[in-house]
This record gives sequence, C-alpha cells and structure tokens, in this order.
Amino acid sequence: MSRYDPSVIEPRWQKAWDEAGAFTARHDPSKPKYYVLEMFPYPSGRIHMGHVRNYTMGDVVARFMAAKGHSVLHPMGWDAFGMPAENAAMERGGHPKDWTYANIADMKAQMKPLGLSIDWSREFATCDPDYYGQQQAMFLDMLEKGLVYRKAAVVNWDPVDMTVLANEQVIDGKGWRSGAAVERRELVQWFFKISDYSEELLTALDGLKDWPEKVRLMQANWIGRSRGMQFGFETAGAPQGFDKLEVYTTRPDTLMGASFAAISPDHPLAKELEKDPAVAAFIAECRKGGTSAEEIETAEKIGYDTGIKVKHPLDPAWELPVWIANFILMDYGTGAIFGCPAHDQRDFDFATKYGLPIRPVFVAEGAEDAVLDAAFVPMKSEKVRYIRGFAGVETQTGDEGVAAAIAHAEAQGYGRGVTKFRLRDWGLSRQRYWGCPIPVVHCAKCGVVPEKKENLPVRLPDDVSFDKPGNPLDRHPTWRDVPCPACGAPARRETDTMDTFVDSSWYYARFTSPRAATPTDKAEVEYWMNVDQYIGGIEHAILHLLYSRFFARAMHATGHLPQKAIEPFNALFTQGMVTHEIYKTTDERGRPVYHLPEDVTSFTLGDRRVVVLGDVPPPDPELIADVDAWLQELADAGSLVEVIPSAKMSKSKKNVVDPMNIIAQFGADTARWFVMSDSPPERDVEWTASGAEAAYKHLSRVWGLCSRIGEMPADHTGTGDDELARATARAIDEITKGIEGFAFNKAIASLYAFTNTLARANASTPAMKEAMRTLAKLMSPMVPHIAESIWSYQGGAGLCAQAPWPKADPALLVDDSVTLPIQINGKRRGEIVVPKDMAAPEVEKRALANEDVIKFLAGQPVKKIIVVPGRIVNVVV
RNA sequence: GCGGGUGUGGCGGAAUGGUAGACGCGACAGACUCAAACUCUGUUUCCGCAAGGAGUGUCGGUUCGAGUCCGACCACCCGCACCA
Repeated sequence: MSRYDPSVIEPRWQKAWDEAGAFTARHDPSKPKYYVLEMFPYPSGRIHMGHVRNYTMGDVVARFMAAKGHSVLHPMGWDAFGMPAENAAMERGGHPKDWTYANIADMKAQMKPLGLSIDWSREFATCDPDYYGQQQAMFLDMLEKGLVYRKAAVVNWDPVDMTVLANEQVIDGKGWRSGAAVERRELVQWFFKISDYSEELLTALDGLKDWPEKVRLMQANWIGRSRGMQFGFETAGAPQGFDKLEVYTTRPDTLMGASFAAISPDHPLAKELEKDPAVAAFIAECRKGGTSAEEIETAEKIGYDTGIKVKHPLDPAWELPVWIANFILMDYGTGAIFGCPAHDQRDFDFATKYGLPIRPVFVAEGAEDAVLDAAFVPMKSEKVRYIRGFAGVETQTGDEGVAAAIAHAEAQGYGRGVTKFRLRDWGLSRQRYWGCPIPVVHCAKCGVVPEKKENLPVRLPDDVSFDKPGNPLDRHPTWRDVPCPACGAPARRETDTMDTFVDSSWYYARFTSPRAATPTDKAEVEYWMNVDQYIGGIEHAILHLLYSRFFARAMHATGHLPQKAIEPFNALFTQGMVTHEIYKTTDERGRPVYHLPEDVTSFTLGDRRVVVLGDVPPPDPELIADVDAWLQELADAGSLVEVIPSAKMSKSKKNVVDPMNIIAQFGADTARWFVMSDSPPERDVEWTASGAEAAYKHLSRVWGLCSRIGEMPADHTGTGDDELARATARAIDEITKGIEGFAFNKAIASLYAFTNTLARANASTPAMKEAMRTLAKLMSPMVPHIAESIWSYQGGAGLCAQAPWPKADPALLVDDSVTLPIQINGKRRGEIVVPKDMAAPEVEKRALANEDVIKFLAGQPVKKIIVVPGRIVNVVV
C-alpha cells in the first residue's frame, strides 16, 4: 500500500460512488426512510468552514443511517434570493441573476470535493422560476384561504435615497449609503396571518421532543402568550370619537398604583392630536431612527403630556394624565397602557423623568411600605402583601392577585380578562427586485386581483438596472403594465417581492419532488416527510423555524402537505460556529487593518506568544538581548500583530480559513475529521492550523497501520485475539452511541482510542484484518474516502459506503470485575477491585479492610458507609 | 433594553449527583539521525523535595458526596420580526 495521498484517493472514490449511484434517494416502500437535511446555504460564492462543519454533520448522519438499512434522502439546494445579489449589481454592475448562478456553480464546485453523500439530482435554487412559480401558486391558495392580507406597517425610510432600508442597512439610526437620518414611515404591505396559529404554534412545541429545549423556550417566549385584562378608560378633554381609551395590562392587580396613561405615537388618538404642531413635532421626534425593537427599546424614553385626562375605573374622581410615549408599541396589546411606576421599571424611569407619582401597590411578604429607588418587580409566583389591593386577600401571589383583579373587573363590568400574544403577523412585502414576485395585479376597478394560475410563474424581468437606489420593478417601463386578470382593463402588477424567509419556509417539502408540476407530489411527501433530522445554526432558532412551522400548517390547509407534516422537522440540531483568532494592526491614522491567517507568522518567545506580519522564520531567542525593546522595534515598524481572541469567521475581520486551501493541502477527510473532533457539535469550534495538521497526521497513522496489517504473514498468530474482540465490541458500542447522540467529538475520541489499541494489539492476522475493516467502517461516516481505501485493501466486500453498520456482541461488553473508588468524607482515598455483582455488606467489609482506608481512618469510629453498587463507596466519620 | 445560551489544565474538551481532566493539541524528556524534520516511547492541572494540600468564572446554599441541583453576581456569545 502506497503513501496516504488524499489527492489521489478522494476523486477516485467520489467517482466510484457516483457510478454506483450510492447516494440517489430511492422511494422504496420496503425500507424505512430517513430524511436528513442541513439548512441550505446562501450562494455567496465561497464555502466556509461553517458550511463544512454543517454538511459534514449531516453527512455523518446520512451515511450512518444508510448503513443502518434506511433509504436516505439527503438533498442540497440554494437559498438564492436576497439583498447581496442586488448589492453586488449596484457595486460591480452586472445582473443579480448572473451573479447568483455563477456563485452557485462556484460553490457547488467547492462542495463536490468534500465527498458528501448528497443526491445532487434533486438540487434547485429558490430563484429558479420553476421553484418560485410554485411558491406563487401557494401564495394564491393562501390568499383564497384568507391566510394573506394587506395592511399598513412601518418601514425604515431613507429620505435621501428615497428608499426602504433593511434593519441591517440602518447603522446608528442612519442610512448605510446616504448617511441620512432614517425615519419610520408607513406603507401598505402584504402579511401572512401567522397570528391565526399563535395558540397552536405554542402548544405544539410540547410535541417537539427532539428539539433543543432552548429553541422551544425561545419560540414560546417569542409567541408570548399572556393573560391580562383589557378595559376602557373614560376620557376627559379628548377629541370627538375618543371618549374611551382601551388599554391592556398583564398586571391589573396594580391598578391602584396607576400614575398615568400612555399611548403609542402610532395610536389613532396620537394621529388625531398630530393636528397640533407641538404634538406633530414630538411624534416626528419619535419617528426618528429605525424600526428594530433593539433600537426602539434602547432609545431614551421620551413623553409628551397631551393634557387629556382619563378617569380611574375604580374611582371616577381620580384622573390620570394621558401621555404619548415612544416606548409604547402599537403592535402589542391595544397600543395604550396605564403606567404603574412602582412595579414596572420602564414606567418607573418614565415617572422619575417627568415627575409623576410612584405609588407602591404591594410589598415583599413581611416588609413595610418604603420609598422605592427602583421598581419592585417580583416573580408573579411569589407571595406579596398588598397595601393598595382591591381584589383577593391581603397576602397572595401575583398570579392570584391578577386573577382576582380580572374577576373583580368582570363582576363590576369595567373590564374583561383576555389572552393576547406577542407574535405579530408576518410581513412579507419587500420593496426589492431580487425576490419572488407577489402574483397579484392592482386594478382601478376591481382592486387587488390575483394573477391566474395558468399565467404563473410571474417571472422577474431581465432588463433592469441598478444604477439608482430603490426597486427597479417599480420604475420598469413595461413589466408593471398588464391587463387586469378579472376585467381586462389596463392595470398594474404588484412590484413588491416576497421576503426570502418565504423561500426557505417550504424548500424541505419541495426536495421530496423537486420537479413536480405542483408544489408537492402527494405520494412523495407521504413517503419522505417529515425531515427526520434537521441541522443548522442556532441563529435560526426563532424566525426561520417558526415561519417554517407556520408554512407547513398553511400548506396543509391548502392541500399541499398531509396532516402528519404540519410539524416538518422531527428532530432539530443546532450546531455552533467555526471561529478563528483575529490578527490586527493599525494604520498611520489609527484605523484597524486586519490580516489573513496565512499572512502572519506566530511563534513563542519564552512564555509569550508573538505574531508578526509576513512569512518570516522565527527568531533565535538567544540573539535577542532585550525582548521588550525588540518587540517595541517590531511595533514601531508596524509588523507586530495584535491577536484578538476567536470570533466567528468573517470576511471583514479576515479571520477566515478557506476550505479549498485545506483540501488542497491535506484533503477533504482531514477537514471533515477536524471539524468533527474536539468540540461538541453544538458548541463553537476554533479552527487552528495545528489541529488540522494533527488530524492529517492521525489519518496518515491509520493508513500506515492498515499497511502494516496488510503486510502481516497470513499465518501469524497472537495471544490477544479475545482482548481485541472486546476492544472492537466496545468501540462499536461507543461510536454508535456517539453518532446517535450527536456526540461526534466523543465518537472520534473513541476512534482514537480504538486505533491506539489496534496498533498495540498482539493478535492473529485474520483478527487484525477483521478489526481494521471494522475500524474503516466506523470511521467511514466522518472520513469516507480513506475508509473506502482501507476497506478495499483489507478485502471488504463491495463499497464501504454501502456496507452495513457493524453490531457489537453484547456478551463482549460486560466486565466481570469492577474497580470501586473509596471515599472518606467525600474525598477519594483508595480503591478496591471487586466482582461486578458483589453484595453491599461484603463490599463494605472489603473497603474497611483496605490498607489506605485503615491508614486514613486511624482508628476513628465510622458513622456511616454508603455503597453505590458498581460506582463508589463513601465512608463517613 | 428584552429573550435564550455558554463558562473545567497552557489549548480544544471528557465526566447517568459518585475516582475531575477520557481523547486530542501543545510543551518537556528519551530513542532513531552526522544533524534537523518525520516517526516511536514516556511525562504533563496547580502548589510542594515529599508527606500532603488546593482546584471546574465569582459568592452562597442543598447533599454522605456538587463540574453536574438551587439562589445571587460577573464575563462572553446568539436572537429581537426587512441579514441570511
């Protein structure tokens, strides 16, 4: 067997798999199916280590499940619509379509050498007219079902570029290109009625047993069901038609602590009052800045006293002022609240700023009324003593207080208990070109008219330019002009396109029949759905996954998915990022300059790590008399590099490692092995050059071992056959459990251990060959190419990729005796070896007879002995 | 600001409430070599010559026993609805 040369074996095996059609997904009713899916990539043009990690994980699962006898579906596609393509067109000219398809070709060419077990015959891009045409068909079905509607909503408006900005294009409240102060502006837009499913999406989370607890919790908090009370304040001095002000509160028990009422700047009453220039000026102030919750909630709280009063529902003589406040959101509740500064921090800050009264309603159990220097906000499950209560007993929990207050309001008739959700409807309109066109037409006579299905797809026009900001569809000379599908009169196409989250909300279903003439094919979704294992980043914990869950329900409602697929992902795994150190210097004007890992050299000097620019040989420490002076010299020359601790690989920080370079240097198996070893898959993994080399060295060692075993004389005998068989069984057991439990790093640790055992084993030639074949199969999900070479060299039948997973003989997994540590007062002081099933009293006797124990006890009386069978003995003195 | 998560040797990490540091990297020592690299063997949590002691972000609690459970705090990461 020759030297380990991945550049030779990897293409050879990839060809062999292709020719055998090893990864073609087959609809085979005689086998259990398994659908493994990694979140599909945005075609940026370059794959990065995060992709390698994500797809290797999926590949390990896919290859493992195939070996376990499943018919596996492991597809790949492209999340191809979105802003970067338009930005590229603006910056470099060209067309988003050309840019995107070129990127897809480039990225696919980079993914192929990884040797992933993907069924490429099912590939599609969301920007393929065939895909988005089916999406448009579903949009029309959903429109018909009442799951889509139009309403006004706020967007980020750049007043200089006259265009809508995405949140990420708003930097410090300013437009990223124009630098102009961004405003919030209302626009009529399309919405999916996800709120129809709030309750359902929340309660169904309980059934997602194989989803991470944290994701379910995040979704539950996002949906945000709350039980509260809604009531109408009677107003005094309000404009006509506003004699009631509806407010919603989750703390009606604090009603006697009310200090003011506040409405959102977007509230109808605020809009009515905007006729007053002073109010208009204040509301304009509130509209400054972007639409993101982060920006709104971290903005300074400001308010405007309208002069209007409301009457307290429990005491009509008690009047509260009505303020307009920038931190009240129109989207939540009724867009109006009553403020109770004593028990809400935001209200407290507001009241302090504007000199409004702060009246405590309850105090901690056993405490006296005291002046507050911050809002007192205990958990609702905690008991408190009400000093200004009006319902329920004096001392009760917050929850009981709320329930009593609602009951009181309902009995007296001034309010009612209601359940509200934080979840808002999903705004899908985007004022951009590179997205799925919304297939409707606006007719002066008929209003909004759906496009006819036979006219789908509504294709994006190719003749567009990006020399001006804004949506080219909006200024296209002809594309917009169409006859009304209903009356035939001249009408206008909708120029908004869909949010790219729509594209990614159903691609998993399309993979089951990617060329079907309808969005899905009944028999195929029936066989392949659901996705058995979904793998992707935690950054998608809420939006993408929640939208997909909604979309699957909407697809069921419109006949595109069976009932069983309304939760499309049976199991979810969220993997961590690939990180790398950042290398930084500063230019003469003090601005940071970042450097690629390959452009710096790192060495150690004493206990110090020094990184310098360029590919230079490490200095001889003996030649440096004064290290500090020498470093200062380097720093003055500008070649001393500052090392910033690991962060997510990003182009702007240049802390990126190109997988193509790693594959060229070490091969795909090394890259795959590295990203699966060491770090647990859910955690971030730091890419290090030494780690990659170590992975390569190990694979070379395994290759050498295989070679050595291959050269053993056929009649060689040894004394270690039994021991090797036990080690093999243990390895099978551990690695199987590791892969099943997504503990790939532990599976790899077991592979290292088994390799070491095999290298040291003194067993017969047939036993060694057998163990080597098993090792190859056990390694094959992670490093399929080298495994295939070893498999064929050791006489394995057929392709390793199509061989069944080995089974561990249970009889070989049990040990007869066990080593028990002995603790004295919880500290380990000795150990004894006893038969596995020895009775506790006998274990006690042996433990106390142990030399170390006798020495440590030094005659002290023993108070108690705890024997945990098979685990530990603890002697308490 | 709000919601969620993470924190263990020089480094990545392992550990059903039961021997903290498996496995790997790095470092050190030895073998091989004219020499270096490669490879192989061994050592490697810290303090201490040793006996022994300390130790899982910090402080406190529950337990015979806590990295693991509970409470408070600190640091970092992810998300916040138009980035994908």
